[in-house]
Amino acid sequence: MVNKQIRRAVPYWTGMGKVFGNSRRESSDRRVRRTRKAVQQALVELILEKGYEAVTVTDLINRADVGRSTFYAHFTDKQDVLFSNLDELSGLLRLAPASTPGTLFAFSLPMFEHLQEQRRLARALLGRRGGSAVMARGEQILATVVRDELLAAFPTRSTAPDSLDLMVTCVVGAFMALLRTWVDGEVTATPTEMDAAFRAVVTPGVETALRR
Amino acid sequence: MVNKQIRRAVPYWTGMGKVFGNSRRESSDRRVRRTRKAVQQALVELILEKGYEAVTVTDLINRADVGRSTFYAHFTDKQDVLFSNLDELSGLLRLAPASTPGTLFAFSLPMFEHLQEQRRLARALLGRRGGSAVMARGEQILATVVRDELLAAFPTRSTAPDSLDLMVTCVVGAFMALLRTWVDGEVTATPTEMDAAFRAVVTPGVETALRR
DNA sequence: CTTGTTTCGAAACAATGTGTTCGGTTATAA
DNA sequence: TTATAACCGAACACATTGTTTCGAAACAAG
Repeated sequence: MVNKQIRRAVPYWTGMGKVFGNSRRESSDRRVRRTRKAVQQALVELILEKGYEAVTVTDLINRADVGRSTFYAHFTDKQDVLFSNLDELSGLLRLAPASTPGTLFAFSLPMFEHLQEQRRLARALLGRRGGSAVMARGEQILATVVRDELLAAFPTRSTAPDSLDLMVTCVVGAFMALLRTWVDGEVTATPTEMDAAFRAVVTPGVETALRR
Repeated sequence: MVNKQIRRAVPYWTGMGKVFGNSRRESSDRRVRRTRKAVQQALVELILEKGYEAVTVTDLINRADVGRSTFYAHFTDKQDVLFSNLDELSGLLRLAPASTPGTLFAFSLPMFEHLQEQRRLARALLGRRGGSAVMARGEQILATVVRDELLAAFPTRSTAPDSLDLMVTCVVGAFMALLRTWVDGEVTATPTEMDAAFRAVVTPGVETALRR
């Protein structure tokens, strides 16, 4: 626990980025692939059972049936495993950038739809039992998407840039709140209804505000 | 760590509720008051320095200069201390219930205003470094407030009750997001500006939706 | 099939944190 | 003043983390 940043657990492990969305290229070695996949899957299972916070590294290596040193040869953290599981979802937020130029917030419906299919995983990673790291990262990505979308839809009509950021914060906050309660199963609604609710609350205000 | 729920650390400690908002009646013994206050204040300081998650019980008792057994005589947890610090803020959300019946979301401005005065504490408890427990509880309280307000403003015009809950979620999500980024110091704006931004985004949508 | 390399596993470790217990001390209220 | 409730501090059992070591096994290349 002394030199977490400087020293590697296993020196022979060739460098791999630790940034968030870095889709690690798959190793050519089958053993490596097996080990990594086992740990990742174990994390999902355990999150579903106990929630992210309650999962320990010891749990992981027991469930994945992997040696302790082996674990630290591949991952630095519990969180590292979590993030490695995140690439699939991060792609979702980037799709539907400006598909239908007339409509604002086009990401909303496809997002809800896809999350319904992947409900198990989504709940494990985004729900109340999923730790806040994923949600936080999701907010960041979504914020840039919304910001770009607003700037594109209302070109040089920019009010104070500060005021636009506040608007973005509002929109993202509303969407993520909807998404969270939905994924937690507190609401039984179709993706279409969720999308409608989101857009109903948010769109009028944004449009009148930006149209000045 | 074995029987956290069942056994008390110190048996002679007469029962005190552990529910969230229970404003513990002040003890008549000065030593108790001193100890409790010291620990609570230590938590705030440490949260400001390291963030809630990073604060350990050992940190707390060192900073508060309190014996380990003494700590566990008064609190069960780190979280227990956190919640005991929360009573002051919980009152805020309940004020301004329907002061000006014409305006929606009257809680907004006074909330931002008061949080500006108590900036230190607010930041410690509500910011990104404050742990999610406080925010979660705040959302709950705020949700009931908003819900009541909407029902009062648009009496029997209720759409599907489910759809109203979604709307409440949106509104609360937007407000809390604004509040969070503001308290984290990422935005330098006056309470009035914050209130305006919130209401600008949210009010039109809510009004048109409820007016059918 | 052999050989050199890479990964794996098991066990032990130091470090740190948690929650509990206990015997003795001190402050407090009555 | 005095009985007692609150305190201290040390030690405790236990859990978790991250690191190290070494021998065994899997692997790829020839």
